[in-house]
Amino acid sequence: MKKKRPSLKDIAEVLNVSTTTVSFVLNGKGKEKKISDELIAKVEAYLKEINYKPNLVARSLRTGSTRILVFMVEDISNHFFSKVGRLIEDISYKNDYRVLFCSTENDLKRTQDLIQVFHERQVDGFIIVPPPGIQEDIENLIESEMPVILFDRKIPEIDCDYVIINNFEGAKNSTEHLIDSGFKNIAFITIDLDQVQMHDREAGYIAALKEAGLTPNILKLPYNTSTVGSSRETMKEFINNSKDLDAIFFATNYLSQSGLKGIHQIDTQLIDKLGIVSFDDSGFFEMYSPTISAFAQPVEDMAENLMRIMFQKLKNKENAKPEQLVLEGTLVKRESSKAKVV
Amino acid sequence: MKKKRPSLKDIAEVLNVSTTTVSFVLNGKGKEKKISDELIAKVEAYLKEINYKPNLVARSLRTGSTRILVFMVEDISNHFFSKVGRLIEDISYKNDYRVLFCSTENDLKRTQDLIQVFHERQVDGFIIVPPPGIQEDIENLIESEMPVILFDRKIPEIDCDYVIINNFEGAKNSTEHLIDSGFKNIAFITIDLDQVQMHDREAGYIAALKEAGLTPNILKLPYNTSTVGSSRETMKEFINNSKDLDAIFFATNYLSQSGLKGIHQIDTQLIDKLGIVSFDDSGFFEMYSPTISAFAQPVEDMAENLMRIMFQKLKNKENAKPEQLVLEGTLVKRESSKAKVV
DNA sequence: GTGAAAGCGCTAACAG
DNA sequence: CTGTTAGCGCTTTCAC
Repeated sequence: MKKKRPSLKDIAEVLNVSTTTVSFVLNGKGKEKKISDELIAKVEAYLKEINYKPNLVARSLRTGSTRILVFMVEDISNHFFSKVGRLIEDISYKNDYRVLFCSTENDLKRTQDLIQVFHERQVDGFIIVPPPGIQEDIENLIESEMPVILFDRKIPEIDCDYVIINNFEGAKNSTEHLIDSGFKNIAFITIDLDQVQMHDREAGYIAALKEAGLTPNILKLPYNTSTVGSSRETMKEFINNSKDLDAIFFATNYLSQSGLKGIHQIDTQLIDKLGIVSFDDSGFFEMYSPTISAFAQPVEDMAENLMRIMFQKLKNKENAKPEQLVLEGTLVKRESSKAKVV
Repeated sequence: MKKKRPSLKDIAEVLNVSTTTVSFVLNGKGKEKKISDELIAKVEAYLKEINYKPNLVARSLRTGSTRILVFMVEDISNHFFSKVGRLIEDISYKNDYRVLFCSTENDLKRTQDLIQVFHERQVDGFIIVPPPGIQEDIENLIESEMPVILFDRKIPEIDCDYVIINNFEGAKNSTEHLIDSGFKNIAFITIDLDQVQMHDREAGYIAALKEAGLTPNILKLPYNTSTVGSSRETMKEFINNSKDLDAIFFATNYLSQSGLKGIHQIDTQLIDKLGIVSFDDSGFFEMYSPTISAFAQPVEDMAENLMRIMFQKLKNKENAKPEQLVLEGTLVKRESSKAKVV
């Protein structure tokens, strides 16, 4: 970056041709622009020889496109998001786009900062898991004709593209599965966040219990990364105080993970007496003992649709009617939700 | 990005001043350049009014600096790497740098591609966990005066900055801890990769056993992400065939995770009979039942040193003598390595 | 105190 | 078929 890298102009001088010619060859437009085969060969040979790397910053300034997409999720180390992220990255690669990942931590300020930074850097599109309060920034982004797709959750007030799953159905199915396994006192542990997907999961849980004539038992934990420890304490208290509790349905995979740790701390044997299902799968669940049942989101499906919509928006900048996809997930039944032999 | 965002020039026109003036105000150089207070105020007011966002691509082209750093690790979803990544990101933020994360998957081709992409995009520096075979590309990078720091492992042939830990000592301590807990038949499960840090861990394990008069029992798994399942089968076979085996020391946290799953599949009770220590900590280990002991790398220490060296290199582009840091880790003793009551 | 203008490296319309 | 040239939006030197 210091030892001045050769520029197109330098190359043109050395080869005694114009920068145009070099540029065309570089971009594979030689044939199209009817540059003679030998000239093409000569230029290509030289480019290879000096291992020329075009300055993409300059190119971007000129073309207005960076071929960079941003995938902005709550926490990229979460199994669900990182899985979708990897799939998206692969599809993008094949289409010559790069993907930048980042974690919002569901924090408004941080997300606004990230959006601004990437917007200023002229990225070509955003896939965002929106934190609460981000509505206006998203609207501004769309306003400025930036391709934006919401993911995992929508913002009801904005009429834009999104890909989410049917949270209500998923939660209902999961709860019904526990009921079918014979559990009677099924608790729901969730996060106290005013977000649609959380409300839907709760509603699904309640609906299933109602239909079966059972009573809901809900614990809402405050959302705050800094108090993971204290929310585990709350969970432990809750579990201890819920007499006759025989099963728990966790609203997210990180709650399950924290909850499992709490359960283990209460009593090493407790886990074998409880029915467990988690919303969202996790690599961890397959490894745990017992293996943990989970309602898995259709990650491939989501990634494919996300990218299909994105490429479409990238092509037709004109705002087509927003695509709003609600996909279905799958309940992965593992050991933790099997009927207990009494 | 389409509805042409206002440029410096547009603003200058509207305000009837020159672009220079606007630029100076924008960059806080108003005072320094002796622009009148009222003009500064006027420009600032307008900038705020239209919520002006400078085009950073253009700025980068001009300044040659993007204020972007790249953190390139084997797998960003690995607890160790993501933890260091987060710390680095925080430090960078405070110094007005952004960090891009990416996973090499230890794949040479992929890493070369990533290095090229980011180099072309004029990032300001690299922190890299080098995959095998990348030596030449790293040399080229350094050659072109790009700040580069190796992390987690070094490349013996290159005399450059790096921050690693004492793998030999860590492995030796971990093994000794198992010996102290009374285990006699301690196996070492590792990856068959020709990398210094793996050799060192193996050597540490062997040294500890030798000193205690015990016999090494080593399983080397092929490195290949696509065969996670089959390597677990290999582990299971190995565990079944190692008669009298009473403890396992895993060379990395992902091996431990896969191994734990295998152990659980062999026999639900087996885990309680085995002593386990893992090299590298993982969030998972605290949650597992039993909790898993691990040799934890000093993540804060690493992040701080990494960034200290990076900022130093960013300032003095002239190649100072490379800093080569070997830090010490800590053994976190949990349930899995406690002496078994017989 | 402020402005004009050069130029970062690249692309692409337009000439020839 | 190939070259000339005008910017993309910004920073910064130099002049007024």
